[in-house]
Amino acid sequence: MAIPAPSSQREMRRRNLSRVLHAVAEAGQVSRAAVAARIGLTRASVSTLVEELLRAGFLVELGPGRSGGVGRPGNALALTDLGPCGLGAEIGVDHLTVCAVDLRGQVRARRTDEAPNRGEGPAAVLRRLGSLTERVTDDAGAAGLRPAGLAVAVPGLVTRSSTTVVHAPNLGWHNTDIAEHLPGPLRLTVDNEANFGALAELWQREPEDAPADFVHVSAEVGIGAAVVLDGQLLRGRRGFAGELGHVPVEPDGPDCACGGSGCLEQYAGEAAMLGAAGVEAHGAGGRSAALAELQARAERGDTAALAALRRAGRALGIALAAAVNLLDPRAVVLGGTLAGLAPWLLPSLDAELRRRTAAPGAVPELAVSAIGSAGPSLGAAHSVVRTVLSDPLPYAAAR
Amino acid sequence: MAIPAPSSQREMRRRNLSRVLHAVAEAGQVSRAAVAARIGLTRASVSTLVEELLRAGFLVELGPGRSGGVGRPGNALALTDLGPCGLGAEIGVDHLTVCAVDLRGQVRARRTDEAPNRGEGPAAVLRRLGSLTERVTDDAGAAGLRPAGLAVAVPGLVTRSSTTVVHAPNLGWHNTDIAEHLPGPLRLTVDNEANFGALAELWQREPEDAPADFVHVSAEVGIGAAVVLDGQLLRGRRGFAGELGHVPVEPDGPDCACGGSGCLEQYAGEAAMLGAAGVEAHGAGGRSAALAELQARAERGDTAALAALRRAGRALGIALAAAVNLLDPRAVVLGGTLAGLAPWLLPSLDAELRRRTAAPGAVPELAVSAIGSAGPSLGAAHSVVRTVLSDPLPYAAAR
DNA sequence: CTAATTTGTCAATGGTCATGACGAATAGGG
DNA sequence: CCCTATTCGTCATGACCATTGACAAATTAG
Repeated sequence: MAIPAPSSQREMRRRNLSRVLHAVAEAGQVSRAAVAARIGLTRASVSTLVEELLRAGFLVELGPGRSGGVGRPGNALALTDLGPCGLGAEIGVDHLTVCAVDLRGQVRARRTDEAPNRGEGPAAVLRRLGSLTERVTDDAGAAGLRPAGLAVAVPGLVTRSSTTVVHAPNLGWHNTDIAEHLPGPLRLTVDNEANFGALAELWQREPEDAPADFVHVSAEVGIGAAVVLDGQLLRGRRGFAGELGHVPVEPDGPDCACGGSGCLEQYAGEAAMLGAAGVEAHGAGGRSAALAELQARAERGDTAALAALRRAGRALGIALAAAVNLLDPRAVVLGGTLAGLAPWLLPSLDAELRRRTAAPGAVPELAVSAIGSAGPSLGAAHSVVRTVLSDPLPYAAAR
Repeated sequence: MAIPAPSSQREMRRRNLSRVLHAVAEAGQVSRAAVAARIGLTRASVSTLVEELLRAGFLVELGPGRSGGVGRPGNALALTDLGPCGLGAEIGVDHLTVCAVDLRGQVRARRTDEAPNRGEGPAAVLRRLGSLTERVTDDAGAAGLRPAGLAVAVPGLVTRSSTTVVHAPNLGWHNTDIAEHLPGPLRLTVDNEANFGALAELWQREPEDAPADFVHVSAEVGIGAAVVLDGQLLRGRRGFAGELGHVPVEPDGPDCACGGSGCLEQYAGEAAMLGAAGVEAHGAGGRSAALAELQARAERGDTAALAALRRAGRALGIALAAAVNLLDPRAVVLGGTLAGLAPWLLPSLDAELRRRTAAPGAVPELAVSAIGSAGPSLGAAHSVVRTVLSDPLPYAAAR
């Protein structure tokens, strides 16, 4: 039986502070009275909560604001654009990215380091990541921001609530503890890039309406997915949830490195698509050049490319049908490199998914991510912001 | 951004009352001091909470109890076995069951009505269910119990948080609102039988350790599944999650009524298994007789039966591999009619699932449910008990 | 029998939100 | 221009609830 969260007086206060912050974050600018109506406390209570948050430097007062209707206009509150910020990093196969996002969700600093990380070994890569992080910290500092934590997105499996990368085949890392190689005072979080990418998507979609739930497919070298249900990321027992790439598509299909056969990656993985289309995978420019070439050929109407993409779309549709039947999400979002190929993938994907969805009317909306390649690092940085908003006091400026 | 639950003082009190009840429910018998240690409040606070729960008739004092160590022995508390109880009903294809479960989780009354419900129409079936419910209510009343609500398990899709059955092919019901045909003062809940069956499983497993997460496969006429993650039932956007029966197993396999092809039900569904084994499905005795015959033949070593079960197990392994790769559950539990057939299903199921699980070390434990056919009604009744324990005051005896 | 330990309760305390009233700031109408 | 209605923010007051610290009761160990 699920035991409700601890409920002392201090807890109540903490939660209410957090609720005020979240309400302001969602609305952008709101008066105290509007916050009170939003979260169900009285104006008086909200006043004292806001005062504490102003003093601690999380909120700023923008002065008497909009004069929408009759009555005294409210004093608009907003999250500060100074003070705490979240740092998000992405370790890609051929790049490092670090960005800083303020409490308002704005990207305030960002640096990238293009270099092959494959097989470089964790120590060297993380040393470079460390210095990149320092530079971004300096940039953020110049803008008046102070990092509250660092979240790192990794293309591999990460044990739930730890900083250890269990298995990252595309980097050649195994059981690597990031914290060990990345010293510093920052609170460190590590998770799969697909998970952080989905969080970025969630963060973009959310203002609209109810808690989002969707399956976010984020293909890079492998095919990952992240499942968001009721606004919560589904992690699984060990943190290994979302391995869409190894959902069986044709049980007797080609063997896969995972030990299975006919996994989705054998049809819609980068290597599989390039191979079926006849694009040289290891030409000049590496992965991104090969993918660009595939896209170009599809645009030209190249038969082999179109067939390869149709086949990949069909496989994606079958694997996603499994996910949709199991999870009943509201939407399926294509991200990562699949976003650019979506025009050619979608027809067969959609047809296959539609006819295999069992429950009547449960066919999810099919969407293509607009975030682009920055998703994981943005989502990572935002996840830090989120933890600050969920329990602000420990991050108050030292005074 | 997920907004934390409301947090007024009344809410805090409600949550703490609930936390005390849950602590007592888990421990069976505990002293106030042990409860305080368990839930992190002071002994004094727990004392006043317990006093309120005693007065409201949810707890009873058993008198000075165990003398384990030095010090004054605690005064043991336990949930009452009088007062509120939960009613759980199951509408099966060929039976109706209603049971009453007290706060301690004991089944205190139970009645079954064997009769074909297929195609009978909701009005007639629910009239019989109503009178069965009344008889069980009387039984419970004779034992000093007072129903706090009724939960109904249905073999079909139920819209999330409503009482409407969208689609129950095996009953022939479509868009049927149970509340309309089942009048009465009882608080009514309706959900899929697979979901309630999984809750029964959860309830049995839970005392042991951390919040369970598992996939519970519960085959009756169709193959349903329920996913429990972190002790929470996963319902999906519309409440249609868990349609394991229509996960694609062989994309080019036989057509399925759902519109897809090669769905799991075409291999491991009741009709498919009986057909492949050459058992006459519509002989005397109906479904259960046919299944018993299949099991008997398997026990005798009948080649066709063994092959059919091996094939079904392989298909289950493939479909469950999809679920496991997506969800990373701790365990997979076979329930419903599959439990009896498990000895012959498991070898191929296990092999297939094991080799197709991508994440290293993420192969879930494979278990067979021991609850038997009463699962859904038990889970339903328990779900009512759970809501009482989660917010007891509205269910206090009128005084 | 005494000391140590644990339990349950009591009275006092402090923190937190709710209530109701009031001044401040605005729009609309005479 | 003034008056009223309306809304906002704050203040004093009150109610509620967990916490604190102390103490009596009940048991074991010595």
